[in-house]
Amino acid sequence: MAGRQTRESRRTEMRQITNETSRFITFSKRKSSIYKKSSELVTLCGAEVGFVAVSPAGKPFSFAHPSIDTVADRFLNRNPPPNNRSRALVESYHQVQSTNELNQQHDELYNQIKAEKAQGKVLKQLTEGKDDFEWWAAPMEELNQEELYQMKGRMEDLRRSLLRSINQQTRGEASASFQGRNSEK
Amino acid sequence: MAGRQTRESRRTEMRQITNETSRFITFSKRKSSIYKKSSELVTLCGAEVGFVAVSPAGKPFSFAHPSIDTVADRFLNRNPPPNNRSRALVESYHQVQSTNELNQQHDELYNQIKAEKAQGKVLKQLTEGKDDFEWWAAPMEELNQEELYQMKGRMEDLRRSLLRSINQQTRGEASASFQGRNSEK
DNA sequence: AACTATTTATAAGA
DNA sequence: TTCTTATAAATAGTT
Repeated sequence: MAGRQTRESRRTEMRQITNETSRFITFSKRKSSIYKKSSELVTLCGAEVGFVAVSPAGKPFSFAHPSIDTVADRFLNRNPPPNNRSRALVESYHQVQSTNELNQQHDELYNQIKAEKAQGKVLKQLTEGKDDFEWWAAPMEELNQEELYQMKGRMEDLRRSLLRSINQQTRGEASASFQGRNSEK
Repeated sequence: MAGRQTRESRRTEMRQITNETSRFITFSKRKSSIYKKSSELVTLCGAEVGFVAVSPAGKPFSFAHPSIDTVADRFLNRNPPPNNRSRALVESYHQVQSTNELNQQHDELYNQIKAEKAQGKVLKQLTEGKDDFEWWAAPMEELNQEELYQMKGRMEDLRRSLLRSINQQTRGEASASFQGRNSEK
């Protein structure tokens, strides 16, 4: 009873999955795969990656490698040697060895933010923590390639500050409705 | 001459590829695959995705689906019905059918920005085009789940404005050093 | 850029 | 929901 291919070709048509349950399951599975592929891109190539997805239910998930902190650190150092960068990336990878860890670590972000939304002063803290340089208003003409990349880092820095402020708080609820939560092996 | 498996197991070790050429090639190939996977997530699940990668050479590449314009439009509509959202996403997908198109369309961004960096007033234009609501300084306590997501949209909007301003200009050089450019089948 | 031996990803099923 | 498994897709090394 196991050797029959009742399933036609298992080839998925490239259109939206009508069944809601199947759609959620597929989203969760494929999101995990993209997380994994992204982390492999980091490890194999020394690349930096960021990925964000909004589920069909409207929930945001995100993944970034190396850690946003690492990116922020490099952002502060105006002249990051390529070798240093690679090393930091490899170290970062070793912190999260399994795909499940990646999922848990980063998907927690949504619940954390959700639980934290009543806290306030998060973005306020960011703008005060930095100096008054209004990077978001700087004209492009003064941006060379290096600085262009730094601007990207600024955006990530914004997100980092959000995340850090949130982590200082107690994390409470965890009410994802279709979030596959695996136990660590 | 074709039937011998001189290559051991073709299994790739999960550590940085030492050979620079191989590393670049792998980055390009795998980046394309992640683009494709991301677009499939959009099509199959009605998800929204954004992906950014910095190559080992330090060049930024990005991919987003649906178009940032679509996200911006929904951002302006405070109450986007899920059905509408799905429809817009599917339409968006039909604009870019091949992975190669995705690559070309989005990887061009880097060169465009690079060519445009002498233009100026891009971010300036953004801040003026919007009203004076300082979304980046709004306290989190006033953000509900919907608005939290909108904040994400604001960031994407920033990038959209950048892109749009750039597109108004003539696009000149195209000097990606290791960008695999396939012809459309 | 195209090919191919294998490894991965994955849609259904159990 | 987690584990299998048949099949499709991705990919590293070549040509």
